[in-house]
Amino acid sequence: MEEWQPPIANIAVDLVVLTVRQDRLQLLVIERGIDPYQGALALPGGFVQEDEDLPDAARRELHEETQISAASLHLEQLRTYAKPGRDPRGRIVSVAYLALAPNLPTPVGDTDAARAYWMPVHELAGRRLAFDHADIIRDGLERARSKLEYTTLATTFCPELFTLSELRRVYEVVWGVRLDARNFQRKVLSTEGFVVPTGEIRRGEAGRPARLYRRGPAGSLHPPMTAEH
Amino acid sequence: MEEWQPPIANIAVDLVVLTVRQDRLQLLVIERGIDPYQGALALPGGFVQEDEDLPDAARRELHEETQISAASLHLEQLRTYAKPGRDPRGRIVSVAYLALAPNLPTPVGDTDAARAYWMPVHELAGRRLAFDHADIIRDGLERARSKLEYTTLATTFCPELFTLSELRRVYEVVWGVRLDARNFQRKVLSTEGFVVPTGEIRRGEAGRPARLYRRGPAGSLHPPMTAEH
DNA sequence: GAAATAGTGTCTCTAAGACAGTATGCT
DNA sequence: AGCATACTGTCTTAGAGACACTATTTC
Repeated sequence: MEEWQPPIANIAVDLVVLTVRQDRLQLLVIERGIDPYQGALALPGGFVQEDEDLPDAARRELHEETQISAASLHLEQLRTYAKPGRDPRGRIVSVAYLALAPNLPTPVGDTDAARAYWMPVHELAGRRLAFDHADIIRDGLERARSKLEYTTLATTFCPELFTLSELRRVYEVVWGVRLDARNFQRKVLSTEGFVVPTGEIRRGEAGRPARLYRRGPAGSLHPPMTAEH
Repeated sequence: MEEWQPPIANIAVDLVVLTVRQDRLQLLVIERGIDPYQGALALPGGFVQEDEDLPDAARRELHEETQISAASLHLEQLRTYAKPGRDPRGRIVSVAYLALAPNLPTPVGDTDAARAYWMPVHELAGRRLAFDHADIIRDGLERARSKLEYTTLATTFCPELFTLSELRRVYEVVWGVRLDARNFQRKVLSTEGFVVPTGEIRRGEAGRPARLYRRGPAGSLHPPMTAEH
């Protein structure tokens, strides 16, 4: 009797890379130059190699497709998508990753197969998206929004040195709300290890110079940051 | 030139099935009867079939291995494990699911290949676990514990009708803490849609009879349930 | 000096946490 | 009668949310 063999599949990673640019939450998208879904928007990603771990594959694909280095960038597994038929090329199981990045330069990944650029998330509505990437983006946005509540991840959207106004803008842009500056400062500064003051001052722009902070060692927020009603 | 083909893998699902029995948090484990890891403890699970979606595979494997029906049971995707070498049989990517169940009968899945039973999670320490299942269990427990905070998932550990004491026991057992009964009742009853009173009373046991409740329509808890310090 | 942004203090109200005694069934 | 469990109310304290003015720079 023949020994039974389990079905086979290809493994891919897809990345939801978010950043805050120009006071808007932006997503890194690929405009597909080849079929399937030629001309549609897609997430950066690709197949996992033999003997390659998933986070390594995510970092490699991001760099290959957009020249963005995953060095100073938060990367976490989001969810796995495996519905039969989600990719017309066959059974492809995609492990999605969520990456949060400080304001990065416009990607230069401009190959024959794909063009990469940042797009404000509110401009995605109505655009044609490849595969089930609309679902993945929705899940990624939801994860990012909820993680800002109970973790210090908002600082990963900021450069190494940042002002409290910049940090507040992150919350306002990601959540689409306005926050009271006084309550926000009180909350952030009273949370042990959220940010650490550097003593430095940012000058050169209009208005009173702002104190610069660096991200602190704390990872979770007790109690959480909340959007006012 | 040959066309490049992406590497192939097998897809599996593994289940972290938790329940509260005998005032203890218990995990559904399989004692493996065959290699690899013969004799070690493992999670129920198996390979995903062709054209099968992941939740369907999870439900099917659970039923095949333990005769437990996944009808009234919360099932959610936990995380995907794909590190090369995690399974000596080859490249196997496992999508783990977390299931929470009310007190279920002892599983009867007792085949030549595996024996299934409930085990209190605190007895897992020091036991030999197959593959990377120790990691999966750790992640599943962490997810379950944190979800009790900000969702109404605790009710999925309870039968259809339950008392507030039973619900409180769920929190106490999963979190390993003691909760003040008065503060707990105030919190639960003041959260719109957490539980709905049925008007029925449970009698027949020692002590004053308790009111019976049913799970309410609310899914998330604002503000969250917290363990007292 | 006008415009722009940073920074600060107080009050109110909600909800968490601590705490003890009464009610109602069972044996 | 005694035991076991269910149920209830108040005080204190922490933190959210609302709110207006002063400080310091650039142009």
